[in-house]
Parts: sequence; C-alpha cells; structure tokens
Amino acid sequence: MQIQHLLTEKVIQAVAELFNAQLPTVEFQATRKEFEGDITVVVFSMLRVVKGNPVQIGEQIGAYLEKNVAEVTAFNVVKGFLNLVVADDYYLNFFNANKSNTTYGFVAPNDANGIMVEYSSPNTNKPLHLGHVRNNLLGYAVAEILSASGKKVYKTQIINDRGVHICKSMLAWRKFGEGETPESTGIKGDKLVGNYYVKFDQEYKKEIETLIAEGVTEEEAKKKAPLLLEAQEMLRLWEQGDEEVISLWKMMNQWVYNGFGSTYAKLGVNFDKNYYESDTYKLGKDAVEDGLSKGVFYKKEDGSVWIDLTEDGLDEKLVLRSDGTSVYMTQDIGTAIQRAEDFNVKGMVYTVGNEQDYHFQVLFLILKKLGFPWAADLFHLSYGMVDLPSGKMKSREGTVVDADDLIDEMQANAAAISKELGKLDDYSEEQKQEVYNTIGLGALKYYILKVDPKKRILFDPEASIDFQGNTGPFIQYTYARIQAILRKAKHDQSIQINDIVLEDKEKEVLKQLELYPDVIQQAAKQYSPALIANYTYDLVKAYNSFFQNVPIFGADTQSQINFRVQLSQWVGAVIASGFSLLGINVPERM
RNA sequence: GGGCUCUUAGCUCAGCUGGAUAGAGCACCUCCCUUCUAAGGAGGCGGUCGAAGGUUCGAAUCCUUCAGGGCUCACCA
Repeated sequence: MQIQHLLTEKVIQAVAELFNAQLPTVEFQATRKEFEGDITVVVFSMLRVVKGNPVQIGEQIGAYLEKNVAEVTAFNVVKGFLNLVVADDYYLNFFNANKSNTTYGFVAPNDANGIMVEYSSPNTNKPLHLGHVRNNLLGYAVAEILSASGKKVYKTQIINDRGVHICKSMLAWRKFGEGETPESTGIKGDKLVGNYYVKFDQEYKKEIETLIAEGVTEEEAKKKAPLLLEAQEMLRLWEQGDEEVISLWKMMNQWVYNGFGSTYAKLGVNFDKNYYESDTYKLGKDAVEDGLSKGVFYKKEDGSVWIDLTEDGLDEKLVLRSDGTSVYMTQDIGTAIQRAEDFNVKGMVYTVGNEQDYHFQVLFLILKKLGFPWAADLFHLSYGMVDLPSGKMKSREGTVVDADDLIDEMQANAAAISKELGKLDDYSEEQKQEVYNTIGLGALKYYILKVDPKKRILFDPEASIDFQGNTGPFIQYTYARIQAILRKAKHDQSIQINDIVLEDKEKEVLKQLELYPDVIQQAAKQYSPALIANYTYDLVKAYNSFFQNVPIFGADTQSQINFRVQLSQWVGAVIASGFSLLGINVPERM
C-alpha cells in the first residue's frame, strides 16, 4: 500500500480519537526540501472539521502517529504543515516487493468494454507532415496509456479516400502523368500522388486565368474551368462504379498506402483497423431517420434535416442536405455507431486538431440525444496547430515540414552528435544506424509529447532540437548508462535488501518510483502523454543526482552495492516502460 | 459580433483535487572528467504567474470583467 493511502487511514483515526471528529479526506504533499521529512499533512484543510490552532493540532496528530504508526519515525510542525519522516523499512519493503515486477505500474485489462482511439486519419492526396506527426504521436501514446491503465484499446484511423479532391489528383495523373509510377520514378507513392494534386491546382489556376482573360468573371471561371468539370464528372463515374475510374483509384490509393505505411513504420505507430470513407460515406442516414422519428431532428420545408442546439448554447446544425445526401456530420454519426457495433466499445477518443472543436461538441451532443449509452464516454483529443517561425504551415504554399524529411533530419542530427562523441566506435554501421534512429526519433517524439496537447507548438526546423536537458536523448542517455552498470555488475536480483540505511538521494528515487502507478492512472484519466513525459524526466533527474553523488561500486558494504545496482535496474525498467507508453525506444548504449 | 481556447524567467515548458519562499531545461557565469558513459552533476543570475477586481485562513490554480494571440460559427471535409 502506498504510504499516502496508509497514512490517510491513520490520520483519520488520529483525528477521531483525539478530537472526536470525522475527517472526510486528508491532504498530502511532498515535503519541501528545506524541512525534515518525507511527506507532509496539510493541517489547514482540517480546520473546518477540527476547531483550534493548526500548529497545536499538528503537534497532537504528529505525536499520535509517531507513537502508533510504525512507518512514522519522527515529525515536526511548521505553521499548518505536519512533516512526517517515513521509516527506511517502509521504503525497503516497497523496494523488495516491486523491484523485479516487469509491469510495475501497469494494470491488466479490467474493463469488459473496450475503448477506441482514432488518430492520424489522413487524406490520400497529401503526404504526412509535421501536423500529422503530432497527431500520430499523441494518438498512439494515449492508446498505450489507456491500455496500461487497464482498458482494452482498439486503434483505428479513417482514411479520406473519396470525394472530388481525390479525383483531382487522379485526373492530373491521367492527363499529365505519362504513366509515371513510384517504381519508374523512385518517388514514394504518397509523394507522387501529392505532386499530381499540386499539379492539378496549378493547371486549374491557369485555366481560370485564361477564362478571366476571355471576359468571364472570376467566380464564374472557378466554377466553369474544364478541369474542374472533368473532375466532377469523374466523381460521378466513380459513384456509378465505372470500372476504369475505380481501377485507377485503386492503383493510386495503393501507392499512397504503401507510402503512408513506410512513414507509420518509421514513426512506430500502428492500427488495429482502418476505416475508409469510400465504405462509410453513406452511413448515418438511418440514424438521422431514427432521430427524426424520435423528434431529435426536424425537417425544413426544402427537405433538409436539422438539429436545434440553441438550448445547449450552440447553433442549429444541418445533418442531411435537401437533396437527401449526407454531410460530414452525418458520416461521423454513422461511423461512430458502426464502430460501437464492430468492437462493442464503450468509449471513443478522437485525435483531431482543435479547429474541429465545435464539430465534435455538436457530434457528441447529437449522439447523446440519440440515446446511445456509450455517448457519455466520447472524448475529443484536441491539439493545437504546429506553427513555424514563418507562420502557419500551408501545403499549397509549400511551407509544410514533411514527415519523412523531418525524421531523416533528426536522425542525421543524432548521427552527427554521436559521431563527435565517438562512443560507438566499435559498433557496426548497421548497429550505429539503429542507435541514431532511436535517438533522433526519441528527440522528436519527446519534444512534441512533453507539451500539453491543447497548446500550439512553435517548431523551428532551423534550430535543431536540443539533446540536452529536458529532452528525449537525455533520458535515453540515463537508460544507456544504467545498462552499462548492469553489464559490469553481474548482480543477483533475488537478493533481498533489508539491512541498510538509506541515503537521502536514494530515498528520493524511491519516492519518485512510488508515484508511477498513480501517474499512469492520472495520465489515462486526462488523456495526457505529457504527464508521463514529465514524470519520467523527474525520475531521471532524481536518479542522476543519486548516480553522480552516491558511489555504486565503491559502496561500503556488499549489501549497499546490491541495493544500488538493483535500484538502478529498476529505474531503467521504469524509464523504458514510461517511454514505451510514449512510443519511444531506449538504446542499450549511446 | 457569438462560442471555445491560450497568456508563468530573455527563450522552450512544468506546476495534480486552491497550500509553505512559483519549479525545470536552454542561454549566461563558477566549479566537478586518472574513479560506474561529462548527451552528466553541484551552484549562481533571472519572475508585478497578461491586467484589474472578487471568493477565503491561503489564489498561478476558482469566479467576473478587460487586453492580446489562436481556432470556429458552410446544404466543404
């Protein structure tokens, strides 16, 4: 049992006996460095129940605990704060009980209902960029964290593979492509298709200019440009099942999926199931019919269907066009229902940028009003944009940071720094490359995940990402150092340690380790990878301070050596485990 | 204009359900590599927590107003 939980009972007991009062909860915090003690009880918060002078109350409770609780060996009171010193035995027992638990802090699945995490959800016209990277890292990490907290998680993405914009790249390839393929050009499939999407836009603009020169208004020209008309015609053919269009669509889609696949593999993310809009775009109409009969929606004279959310502080929202075709919202309603059925999930997490906050607010409200039991557990994992020093990323203006380029750049950066340090000189080229990948990606992932998702990130590609301080490589470095100790130590993990006096630095590390299970639960509750990242950093700080200031192999007794080596091993395991929740690997050496 | 959101050290960020003198990293300055990996450690400098009110024993944290930035209010997705 954690010290805090144990003490909660004892403090409540103390207050009941000493003051004949019932405390609802006890408030704790870590004792500040300048005072003696390990954990602090805040007496102020008891004043509502127990009347009196906080210092005197603290003194009495402290004396009671010191006398009646074996784990409390001393106490002092400063103003309304009761500082308690916890016995070494308590921490050593905690250490012996958990040090070799390889899933320390993780909870086995305990929820019959699953939860689905959607992330990435790309558009097949656009290669993945830095914004997608943030999305992928967040979604994957949240899925891992939820899983570690005891949920059954299904990872999914919905691929935007239909619509007139898809026809644009197909049309441009057919007109200007001259049969180019990823194989013939050596260009990655998603990039090749992306190029034709850009090509379409260029040619389309030329046509508009020509038309304007002929005296057509700009508005008219945008609608009447032959290329656009042709793309629209292509969409019609696609929807009719035209074989030539469908096979072109399939071929180009496959190029894109191969390209995405390689980027996902580099990022280390994966999915349990892919949904495709070409399969789901008609979903949702039944639900709208159903809602109409229940009175959730209403029909306007022109036949369009709406929901009135003004009572909920929102607007009226269209859910079906007057011609009976569906809109984005209709699809999302249908897809959600489909997923709940497919996987029997009780909750869903949507990893989508904050420009869609309003959309999801409306979507969730609609699903609640339609009466789905799972609608209470929907969460929009909303994240801020990734901006560049030059401003927003815009694919049309070519100011996007490409995901593949970025990953390569990070790895090159890691390689340059690593070579300079020259610690891997005996490694083969292949082994070195693997370490560079681990470090480069570690830097990138940690940099993005340590920040609160809500906040927008300013990403400066010129200034290379730091490898020092609160960074991924710093934490990886600590892990690698621990592995060096373990290689030398030839320790026996089964040795129980119970006869040493703990140094302050050692105690700090143990206190930090004790928090890990709670941090995972909290991170899951808040869908916050940043919590895990910052916890891991704090653990590493505590460990490094120990590492640098307390001798390991030069300890006074064999028992101390055993303890310190085992403590190092445990810290290494927790670092690796915390990083695995973030999708970051750790190297044996670096 | 309505709604949502962000603002903490020169820069990048932590700060959990309100609690002690607001914490890290980078940058700058001092020390520490013949000793377990110096991508490290110990210390220094640096803050009117955007502004003003309010709630209370106590506010970066909760409430109100204001300022500045972002997003959003399509029969687009």
